[in-house]
Amino acid sequence: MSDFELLDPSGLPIGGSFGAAGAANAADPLLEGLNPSQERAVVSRGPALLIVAGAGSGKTRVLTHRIAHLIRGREAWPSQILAITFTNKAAAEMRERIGDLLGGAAEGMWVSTFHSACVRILRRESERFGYVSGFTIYDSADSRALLKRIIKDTDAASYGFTPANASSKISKLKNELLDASAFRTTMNDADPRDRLFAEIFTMYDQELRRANAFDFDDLIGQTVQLFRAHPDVAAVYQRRFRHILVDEYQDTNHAQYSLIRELTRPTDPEQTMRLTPPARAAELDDNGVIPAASLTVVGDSDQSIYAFRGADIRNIVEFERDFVGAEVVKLEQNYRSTQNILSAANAVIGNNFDRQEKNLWTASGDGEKIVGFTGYSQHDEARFVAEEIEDLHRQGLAYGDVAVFYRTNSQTRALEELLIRSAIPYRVLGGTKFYERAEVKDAMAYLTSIANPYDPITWSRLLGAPKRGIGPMAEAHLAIFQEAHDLSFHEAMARAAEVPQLGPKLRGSVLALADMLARATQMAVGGGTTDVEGDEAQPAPVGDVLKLILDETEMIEKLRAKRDPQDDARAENLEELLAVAREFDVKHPGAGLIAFLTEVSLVAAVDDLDDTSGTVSLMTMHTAKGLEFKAVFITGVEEGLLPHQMSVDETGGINEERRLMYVGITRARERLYLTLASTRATFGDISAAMPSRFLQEIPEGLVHWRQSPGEVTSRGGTQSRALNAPRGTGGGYAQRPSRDSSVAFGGPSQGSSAALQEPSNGNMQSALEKWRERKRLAKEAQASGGGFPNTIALGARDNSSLALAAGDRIKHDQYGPGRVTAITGEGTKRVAHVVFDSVGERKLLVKLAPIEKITE
DNA sequence: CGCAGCAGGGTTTTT
DNA sequence: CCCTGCTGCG
Repeated sequence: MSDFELLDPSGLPIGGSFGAAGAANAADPLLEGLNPSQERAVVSRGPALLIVAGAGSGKTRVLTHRIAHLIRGREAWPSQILAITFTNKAAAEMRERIGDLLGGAAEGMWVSTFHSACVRILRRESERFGYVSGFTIYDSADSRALLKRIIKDTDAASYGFTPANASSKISKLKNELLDASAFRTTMNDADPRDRLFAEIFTMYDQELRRANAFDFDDLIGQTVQLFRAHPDVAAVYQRRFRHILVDEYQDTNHAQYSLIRELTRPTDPEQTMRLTPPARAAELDDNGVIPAASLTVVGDSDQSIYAFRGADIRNIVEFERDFVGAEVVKLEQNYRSTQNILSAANAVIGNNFDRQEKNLWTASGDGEKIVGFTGYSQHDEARFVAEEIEDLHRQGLAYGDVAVFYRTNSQTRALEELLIRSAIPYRVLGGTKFYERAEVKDAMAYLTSIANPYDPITWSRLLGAPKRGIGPMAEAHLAIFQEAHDLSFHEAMARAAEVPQLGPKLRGSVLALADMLARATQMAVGGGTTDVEGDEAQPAPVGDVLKLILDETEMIEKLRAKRDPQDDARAENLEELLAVAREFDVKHPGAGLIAFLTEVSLVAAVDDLDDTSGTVSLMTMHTAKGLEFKAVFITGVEEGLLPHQMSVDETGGINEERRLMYVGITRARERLYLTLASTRATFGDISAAMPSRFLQEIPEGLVHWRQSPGEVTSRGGTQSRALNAPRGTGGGYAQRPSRDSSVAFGGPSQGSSAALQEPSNGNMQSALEKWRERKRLAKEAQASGGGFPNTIALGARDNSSLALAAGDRIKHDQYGPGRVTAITGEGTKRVAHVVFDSVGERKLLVKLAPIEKITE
């Protein structure tokens, strides 16, 4: 809230003064080193600006310089800037960089995510619409917990509703700014499922309100509603934010778009007169209102990968139509990747027909070829990744410069296993996040409940953790009492003696818990009403409050007392949580509990990416957006995975997957690896995997296959990988001066005349030949309506009829001889467990494995 | 009420 | 395979 005070009423600059920015002199440090497009994007002034920023084109630089330029030129106070980024980490970086550019004069800027900005507004204005400032933010697990209760109460499960599908449906609607009553007007009244869903939706929102809680989508949607329902509030923010900048605009959804629209309206004439402090003449335009804020958006429709979350690509495609007078600046020079990487990216994305043409180029030379590798299994693939990372490391590349990407979080398992075995330091971003772990949520529930003692989900959680004999029955009696007397849950517990259904033992537990919560609450708010007069107490540090809770509940001790080693890890997580809280106290002294809870609720996966950690980073390609690494491994480049099976039926699904692939490729600066496996275990059983169609879209000359799909699925060669060890001088990272322009901007692979440059043995040639043959067959099969080539037909090997039993000796093309220890599964999914003389145990899909029976 | 043991079901991506 | 939820027993 201090930001408002920083808005100096006496020195307010004139909004929308279009100074002679174009005449900036060349020595301007803010423009130095920028290319003409970048410079234009920095100095352009007008109502709206769209910066079409291809991958790696320096958009962050442009954004930060643009903001610094505005501030330094006294066109805006820092407090008049609202910059929206995709993650908190990006926000922190941007703030820091602007601070550096300006020498620290960036106080008062709002640089944050949509969600953080909205929470800030909602906390400040919550009383307006019946919420309390300490409202809880429900994460998706909380939402589902609430929905679970509702679905149970309405018996909706028999109509096929689950917490997960109801939650996603509600989320979709909220992203479109539709509430339950809006749904009612559009639904099919004759459909009982629709009517029931409307009921669930209504109850869900009612319960949220009663709990003084918002879900993720509400944060945006309710802020929009707030502005629409309260023009006086809207006017305050419209007046304040004179320059609004939005990064990753291609991934905004309708609610976010609407928020931007509300913020970039001229103030309502009626409200303009009521502003405090009153608007000065310089702020007003000829119509007597404060003119619309200037809007800058940055994005790349080729990197739109969040349609599933409601992102609407039209927001960026139709920007010029939407915001009249908009200028468009295209940034097409890439400063990140080598030409080979860029050519691959361009070739892939070129297959999306419905895009605006863009022509990314670089001046940095071809660089190394892309390396391809096909493993026999995901295990084999992971082993390649681990070995290759070790090679790169030996060549002098830091672990922190390496990232491994995958489509689904479940793919981490095999990768982690091999990285651990190879003693490669790594960290996994995203996945089951720290704050989603049960024990962390348990501890957090106490803090959340202190901030919002009306929240039933949180309260219910803390009752049961740790176990203290208070079960569902006791909970229900207390909840009924709470509701009947219109109390908070904490007050209800303090009066447990008035609940006759509770026995003496239970009553004791409840009262003890209530007492502990009361003391913790007292600490958190800073003394409260019973405080000694004149001695104003400060709110205790969050860490102290958490310490009290952990001590009194003995959560850590109880975990330590168990024998399960998993519980040791859980205890450590709680200690970690305490450390996080202490760190927060140091970083934000006196900020208080609610600030801590807000921060925790809104952390994103990359927010805890520590660039200095010196570890390999594992993450999904979604999480990778906006990041870059010297060496990138994209794993699991298979049909069914990338593109994901779930997306192939969805309209536009494949195109979105292709954009995802594009995002992945363009993260790489110097080295790119594309890996896949010919078999993949999903759920326990193993099935055959086909190379992704995206691989076929990359011109062949760009990729050096260490082991091609053909070699693995047909009886190809087993060339020693040692023979193909990275060439070149020992330095490893020297870029080759040669440029092979024939592959630059190559379209889809067919017709590419680029000859294989690798010293290939005939083996490799024929393997590639075979793969090409299979590609053609696959294409034909697809064209003839045969569906997608994700079965193992098409001339691959077929061992289905190979009779194998435990005890048999076999020979594998790569692993050599080994002994079968067991056969599991049936038919095409028959799996041989084999102990090889060379590499130990492997599981092989009999149908596909390059094996034959041998006799000793 | 709490725990252990079992059956069944689920596969995308996330602020 | 893994996590969840349910059941049945102490």
